[in-house]
Amino acid sequence: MLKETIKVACSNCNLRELCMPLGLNSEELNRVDELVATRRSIKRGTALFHNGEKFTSLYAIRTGFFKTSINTEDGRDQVTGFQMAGEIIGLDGIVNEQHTCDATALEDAEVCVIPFDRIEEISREVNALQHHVHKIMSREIVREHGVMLLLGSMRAEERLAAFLLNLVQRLQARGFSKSELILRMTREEIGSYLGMKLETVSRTFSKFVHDGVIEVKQRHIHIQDADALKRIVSQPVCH
Amino acid sequence: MLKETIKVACSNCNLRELCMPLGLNSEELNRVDELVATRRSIKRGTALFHNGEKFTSLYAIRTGFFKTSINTEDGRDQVTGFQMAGEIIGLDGIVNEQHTCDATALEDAEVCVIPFDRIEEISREVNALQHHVHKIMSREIVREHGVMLLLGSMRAEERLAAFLLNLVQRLQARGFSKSELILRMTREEIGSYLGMKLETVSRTFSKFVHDGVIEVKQRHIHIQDADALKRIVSQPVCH
DNA sequence: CGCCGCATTGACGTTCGTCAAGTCTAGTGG
DNA sequence: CCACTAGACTTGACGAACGTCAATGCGGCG
Repeated sequence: MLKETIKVACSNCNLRELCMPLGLNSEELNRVDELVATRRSIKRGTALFHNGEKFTSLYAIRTGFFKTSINTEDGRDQVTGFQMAGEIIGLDGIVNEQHTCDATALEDAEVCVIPFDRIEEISREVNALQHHVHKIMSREIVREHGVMLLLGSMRAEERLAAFLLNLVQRLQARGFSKSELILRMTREEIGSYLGMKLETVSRTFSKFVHDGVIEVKQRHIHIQDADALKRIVSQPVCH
Repeated sequence: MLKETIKVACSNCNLRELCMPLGLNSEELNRVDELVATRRSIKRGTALFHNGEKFTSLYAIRTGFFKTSINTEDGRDQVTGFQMAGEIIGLDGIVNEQHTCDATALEDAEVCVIPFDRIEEISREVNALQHHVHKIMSREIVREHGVMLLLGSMRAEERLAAFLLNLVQRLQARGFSKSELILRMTREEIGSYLGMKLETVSRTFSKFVHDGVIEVKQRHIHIQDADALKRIVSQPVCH
């Protein structure tokens, strides 16, 4: 009963425009408010879910920062993405009813737990929700195409520049500075995501600092010349 | 009128178990048969759709073989996947109502054109179809995670071995040999997909031949020792 | 204060890309 | 039927980019 004081409602959530479809009427809003079952707090360094766990729900990040990664039995480890407030994780679990990656909080976090069968039920009635779910999954597919481009055809500097620009652009969409950011992940995690070793990440940061493109103090990054970063990303391969 | 002689019906399509949900009753089957608007033939070397084109439909491959690729303005080119009979292409277009990659036939092909608004409409009524669509998109996300692992953490031999095993496994699911396959793509396209240059692809093939793992005659591949390929893929990184 | 994890930097080695030459095959046209 | 050509493929020599290994620095926390 008293638990209801932390009443969960998408309709008055300030992340609504990131998670939820726009243009719902009040009837639809009420239906959508039934989506979120509970909230869940995740301490920094702990997992929201693990590879192999049964899939039941998607998670909308309210606060905090996550990485998703796959670990193979032969000890390989690949970070497949970094997720921040307003983004949805768990889509990988739908196909086989179990998660195929780990989702780990890189800082204390809170997520909305959205049971997937409830999503399917309500999206049969609310067309905008149905389409929204499709768009979210499609967006993830497109994002991963971009990562494949990065991993398959870019050199170290290009990868790191693209990574920084992507992070800062997403942070800006959430009202943060477009020139200041704090990395929530280690050099090793960045390297895993970008397909390079932590030493190469560190060296590339140092080169950017030397070239006056960014300032680095630990995990605090100041982007001094965003245009230079953009030029680095789109450098035509010389030959 | 006469066009109707090539009546399109999923319910008696031999690829049904690949494209469509199982366990439908006859009423649902009838609904699902309304999904496919038309069929379309694509000549080898031509595109099913291009980056930037308006998205209206998904495509189920009936026969033939496709690649999807993204081309950036700075001349980069990344193959994001190879698709064969029974697989669905076009999912990338949902999010922004336009395609974000090119789909090119690598051999003469035929596809079922499935208007996406019809998918959304019918999947509101047929729960199994709704769930099936979600699974297809989730499967694509998981597949791409695998590609990220490959691109981010494997060496050339491991990549090519994983690629061959994946191809042959999918072909086997379609009733083809598990040791013989014909590559529909060039070395350059393989290289683009795997993040390596065509010369490296060629050299790696030659090494596999030298080691007695496969036989190569042009695009015809005979896998002599599938276990050796599996061992190559899962070689723990030595250090 | 000292430890520990993270980060930086240097020296060196390996892998793969680059460039170039040459081969093979399928398709074309005489 | 055969010569010719273009595109795909193979192979070698070389170099650049990045990984590996190791030493050291730095900041936070008990």
